[in-house]
Amino acid sequence: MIDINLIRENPQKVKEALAKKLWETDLTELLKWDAERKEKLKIVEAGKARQNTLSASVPQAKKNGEDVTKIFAEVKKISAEIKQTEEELAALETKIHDFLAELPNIPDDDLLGGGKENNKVIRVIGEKPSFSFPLKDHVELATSLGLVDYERGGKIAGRGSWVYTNLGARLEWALLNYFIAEHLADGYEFILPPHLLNEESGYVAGQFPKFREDVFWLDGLEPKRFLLPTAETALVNLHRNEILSEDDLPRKYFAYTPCYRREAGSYRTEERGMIRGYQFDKVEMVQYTKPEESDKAFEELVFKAENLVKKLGLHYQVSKLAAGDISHAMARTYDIEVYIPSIGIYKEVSSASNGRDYQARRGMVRYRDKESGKTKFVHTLNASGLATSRIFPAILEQFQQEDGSVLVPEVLQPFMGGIKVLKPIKK
RNA sequence: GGAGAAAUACCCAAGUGGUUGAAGGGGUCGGUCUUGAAAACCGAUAGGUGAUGCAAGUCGCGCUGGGGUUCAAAUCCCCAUUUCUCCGCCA
Repeated sequence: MIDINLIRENPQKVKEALAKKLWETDLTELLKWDAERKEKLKIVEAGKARQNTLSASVPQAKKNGEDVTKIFAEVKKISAEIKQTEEELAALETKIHDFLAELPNIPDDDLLGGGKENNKVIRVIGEKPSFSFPLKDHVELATSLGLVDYERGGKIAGRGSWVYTNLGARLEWALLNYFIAEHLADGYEFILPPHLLNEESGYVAGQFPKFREDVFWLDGLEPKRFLLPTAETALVNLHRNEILSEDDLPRKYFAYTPCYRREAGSYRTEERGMIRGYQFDKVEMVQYTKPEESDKAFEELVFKAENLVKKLGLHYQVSKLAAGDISHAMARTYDIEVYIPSIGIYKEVSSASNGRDYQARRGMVRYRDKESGKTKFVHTLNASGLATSRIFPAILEQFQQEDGSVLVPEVLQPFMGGIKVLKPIKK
């Protein structure tokens, strides 16, 4: 939610900022409603004030034995007079709210406008691996090593699903354990949230109302719930409608959940295997900070996410996203993208974003500023740390050997009972 | 899933139609006492948000949320949500 005061003060600037996000909007209607709202509000409040004063005089009048029916009539009259204005006011407020609820976050000033094509790689770490033998892609490797069963995934669930088997399941779990161990070491609090969330949570995170159809809704439960598309949705709602104490900030959380997404339908050849599915595993970090500290927190999250990839020994790059490519609720995003040799491109494994006060406004997540005693909105930030569904293929492909085996990254070995090499299974 | 009960300020809690922004206690803050602290005692403090104003202030909304009854609602009615208890079912 954008602060309506920003729009009141400088609608043109807001309009231009949103345009960078490829969001064309006309704010003149909104400002008109807003002005009308204020007029009607004054009328209604003045009426209520008179009603209240009159009503409050009743007990005293009764005590004095005065005739009270005149007061009753008068209050009733005022009430009838403001009734219509009250209804118009409510209608305006709904319109204003609904309009604001759909607007995306304002991107940071330093971002380029436009979409993906304007993303900038800001650093590349490691070398592109080169191979002196014919490359296998991750689907072939995962199958020959007995790590993933795509056929049976299709059989028991349908397209866009797979089954981790045997050492594949262990590799997946080792990744998650490695992530968890790192976050714990950094003092983040481990959260295991519910996967089925209510409508309000989706609204606060900024997914709704605009992208209500992008998540899976469940039947048979009232009110309806949806499967979380990322643990961020749960984590940024933890302190909804709360006023935190300044000493509580920053709050640093991480959660492991599967993520459920509908996008899997949009298959492309380069997205076969587990690059894009209906469900994938992800560890997500979320921070709540004071506004002046969110830039620092953002750097920390990028560093942490990046470090996880680096320690695995994978070749990757970091991109600063253009305004139009960052998600609806976010003001700034850096992607960490790991190299997938078989398709020769870099795929996102982590998206680190600063949402500033956009989600906090929606969820009324505030803190009390010690100095002024006033409440202020927190900033919320999130970063994957990490999603396994691209790391897993990257490990298989980048660390494959001529004999068809795959080297297990050193940092994962302790979580895999010391297994150093994944070897092809005999048929 | 069935049956009941409850939801009041930072916490506990009183309050069943009329000066209730809401008793009392705890807490917090300040003070007295004390070498210091504790205890005791004294005093202060009641959230949030909107309108208006340079400000002090004034006014609106607020007792889980939404609707209703009434001249007037924390109090009565309806709906929802959450929590608790009992029964059923179950990893």
